[in-house]
Amino acid sequence: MSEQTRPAKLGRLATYAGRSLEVLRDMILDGTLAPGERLNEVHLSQALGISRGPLREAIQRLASEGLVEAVTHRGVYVRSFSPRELSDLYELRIALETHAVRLAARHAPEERIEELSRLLDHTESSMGVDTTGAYPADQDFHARLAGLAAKPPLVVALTDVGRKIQLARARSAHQPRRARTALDEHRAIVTALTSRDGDHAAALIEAHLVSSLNNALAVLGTEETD
Amino acid sequence: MSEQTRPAKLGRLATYAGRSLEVLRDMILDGTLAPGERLNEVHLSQALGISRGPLREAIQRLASEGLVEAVTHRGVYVRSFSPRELSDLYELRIALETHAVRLAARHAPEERIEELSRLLDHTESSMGVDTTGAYPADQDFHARLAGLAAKPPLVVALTDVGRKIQLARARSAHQPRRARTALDEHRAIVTALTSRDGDHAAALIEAHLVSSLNNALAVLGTEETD
DNA sequence: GAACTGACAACTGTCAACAGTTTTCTATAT
DNA sequence: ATATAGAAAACTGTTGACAGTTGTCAGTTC
Repeated sequence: MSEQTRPAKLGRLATYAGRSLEVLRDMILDGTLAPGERLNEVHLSQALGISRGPLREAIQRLASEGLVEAVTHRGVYVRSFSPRELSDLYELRIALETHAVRLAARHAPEERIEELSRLLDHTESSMGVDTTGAYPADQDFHARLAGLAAKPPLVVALTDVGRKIQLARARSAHQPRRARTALDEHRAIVTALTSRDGDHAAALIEAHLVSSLNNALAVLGTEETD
Repeated sequence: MSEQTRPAKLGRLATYAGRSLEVLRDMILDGTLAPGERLNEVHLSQALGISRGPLREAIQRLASEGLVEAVTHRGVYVRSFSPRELSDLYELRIALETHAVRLAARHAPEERIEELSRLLDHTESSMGVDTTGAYPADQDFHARLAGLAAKPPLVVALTDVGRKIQLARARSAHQPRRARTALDEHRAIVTALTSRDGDHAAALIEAHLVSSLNNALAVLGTEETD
C-alpha cells in the first residue's frame, strides 16, 4: 500500500540509468570526479551497484551535455576547460542571460519578481553565519531569473552552459568575500526588474557575470597544482 | 594495410552506438520517423541490424538533444513542437545568431567572409535548375556563419537549437519561391559583414530569421492532416 | 451493453557473458 | 641500459537472455 514499502532501491526516477546520470553529474560537478579523470565503467558500476548497461546510458547523456569526452575504445574523461574556454562559456551565458532579463523586465508578472526578491532576503539571512551554500543559492537565483523569461528553450540553453561553467570553475567555488558582493549585485538586478528597466537590468547582469568570470579566472590563475 | 579491407561494417565512427545516433537523427530530421511516433527498440534494432544495447545508448543522446522524449517503461517518442514552441526556438536562435554575426563582423578574417560569399555563388548557380537541396545549402550557410564568430560554445548552442528547429519544421521544407528570397537575404548579410557593419548584419539576420519563421508558421497553418 | 477482472502478449529495464581493442608488463635482443 | 617484440591483463563495445512493467483482450459480472 504505502509508497515506502516498494523495492525503493531506485529513487523517484525509477530507473538505474536515470539515477546514475544524476549521481554522476553531481560527482563531476562537485569535483569527486576531477577534470581529466577517467571514468572506469567496471569500477563505477560496482560503486553504484549496477551493471554496465544503464551506466553507459548515463555516460552517453553526460557526453551529450559536454561534461565528459568519450574516445572510442579508450574511455571517457571528465572534460577540462582552459581559461579561454571558460571565457567563451561566460560570453555565451552573458548573451543568453541579458536576453532573458530583458524579456523578464517586459513580461514577468509582478509576483514572480517579488518572489525572487524574497529569495534574496532568505539567502542573506541564512548567510550571516557562514557562506556555505552561497554558490547553490547563486545558481538558484540565476535559474529562477532565467525562468522569468518564460521561454523554455532559453532555460534549456542556459542550463546547458551553466553546467559547463560549473564544471569549468570546478574547485574554484565561490569565495566568502565574493558571496556578499554577488548578493548585492543580485539585488540591484531585481530592483531594475521591478522598475521594468530591461536595459539597466541587462547591463547589471553583464557586469555581474563579468566580475564572476574575473573572480573565477583569478582563482584559477593563483591556484597551483597541489 | 588499406582502410578498405577492414570489417567495414561500421563506418568511420567505428561504433554501432555512434553510427546509430547519426542514422536515427537523420531519420527523425528527414521525417522517416514522424513527430509523435514511437521508437520501438526491438523493431529498430532489427532494422539497423544491431542489438538493443548500442541502440539505447544512441536514444539517450537523442533524448539529451531534445529530439525524442523518453517516458519510463512507456517508450520514447519523437518530439513534436507547437507553433508557439517553434516561435520560442526561433527567438532563441535570433538572439544567438545576431550575437554571432556581431562577433563575426568584428573579428572574422577577410578570407573566411569571402569564402562564404563564394559559397552563395555556388548555391545560386546550382539552383538554376531546381531548388532541391536549397534547405541543406541554407543550413550550411548558417552553420558557417556561426563558425565565423570563432566561439565554440556558441556554435554548439546554435547547432542544438538548429536541430530542434529542423525537427519542428519537419515536413515543411523550404518552398522553391522562398529559396530565392533567402539567397538574396544571405547575400545582404555577407555584404554587411564585408563592410564590417555588425549592427546592420544583425538586423538583416533577424529579419531573415523572422521571415523564415513566418514562412514555416504559414506552411504549418495551411497544412491539414493528410 | 458497459464496466470490471484477470490472463496473455509486447515492450522496456537490467544483467552477465562474450568479443575485440588498447594498455601494460615481461622477456629478449641490441 | 635502452629499445623492441610478444604475451597477458584490463577495459570498452556488443550481444542474448531474464525480469518487471505496461498495454491488450477475452471472459465475466452487473
